[in-house]
Amino acid sequence: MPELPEVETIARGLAKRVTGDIIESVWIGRKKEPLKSPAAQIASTLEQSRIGHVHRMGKHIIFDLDRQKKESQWIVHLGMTGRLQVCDPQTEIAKHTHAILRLSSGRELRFVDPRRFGRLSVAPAAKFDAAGIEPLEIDGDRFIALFRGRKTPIKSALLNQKLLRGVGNIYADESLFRAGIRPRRRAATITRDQLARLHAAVKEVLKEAIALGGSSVSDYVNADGEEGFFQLQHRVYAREGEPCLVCKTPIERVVIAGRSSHYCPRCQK
DNA sequence: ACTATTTCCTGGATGC
DNA sequence: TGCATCCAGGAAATAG
Repeated sequence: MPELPEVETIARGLAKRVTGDIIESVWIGRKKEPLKSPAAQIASTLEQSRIGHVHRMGKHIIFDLDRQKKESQWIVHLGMTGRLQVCDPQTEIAKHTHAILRLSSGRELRFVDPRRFGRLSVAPAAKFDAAGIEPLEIDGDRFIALFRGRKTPIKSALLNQKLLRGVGNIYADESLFRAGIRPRRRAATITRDQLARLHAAVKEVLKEAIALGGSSVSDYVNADGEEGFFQLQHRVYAREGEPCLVCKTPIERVVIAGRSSHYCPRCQK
């Protein structure tokens, strides 16, 4: 389930491998769910374009493209199970492959996504702008202001991509644990000091996770097919019933906004 | 304007 | 062994 650290890791890996390459031709599958722009529009935008900067915005991967001075962007959201693989054309085509870009270097860039929650789209020039603010760039006052007056549980607010972009279920739970805040706490009832602590926790967790190449749970791998290691640092996520690493109290799991939320009932208030 | 709930999708795990 | 059922969750759609 790629969140900000996994998407950052993948984008960095892809940047190393495909920057400067030219997309010679494109195949797009017939399943409609993965396409946010019409297939013909995606194909015509990508074909004969040179791949420039590859970067992350929230949970999106952005490929800056140019073709005869005309600029555009290819935007990829990996959803739950999406993968972008760079491989030789002879490599067997994986089940659930939805797009194949043939590159001038002789390799292919393939989009594979069994669950089809991922999305592909294109935008003219540098037009794509995800909602929300980057959690690693926002300053303390703006972070605190995001939650002012919100009655929703803090966990839901952290998952809301229109506020902060890039935080998903794992990093929301891990950040709340480090900040000592229960996931069900109403955002508006959290003091400025606690929010400042949460801000620090979010940044710390995301930076540590990026440094370890993300969390490999289910089937996440980076652009080189390697697993990340941050799952070994999880303190609450998927640890229901196991002892808190700080106080030994069993970790509890509740459902908030349809998502599993894990917390220590003693360390988090 | 907010907030809460439902829906989409498949593979792996679980239960009988 | 086989078959049904449940669960994972990001974000859009829907309902309140």
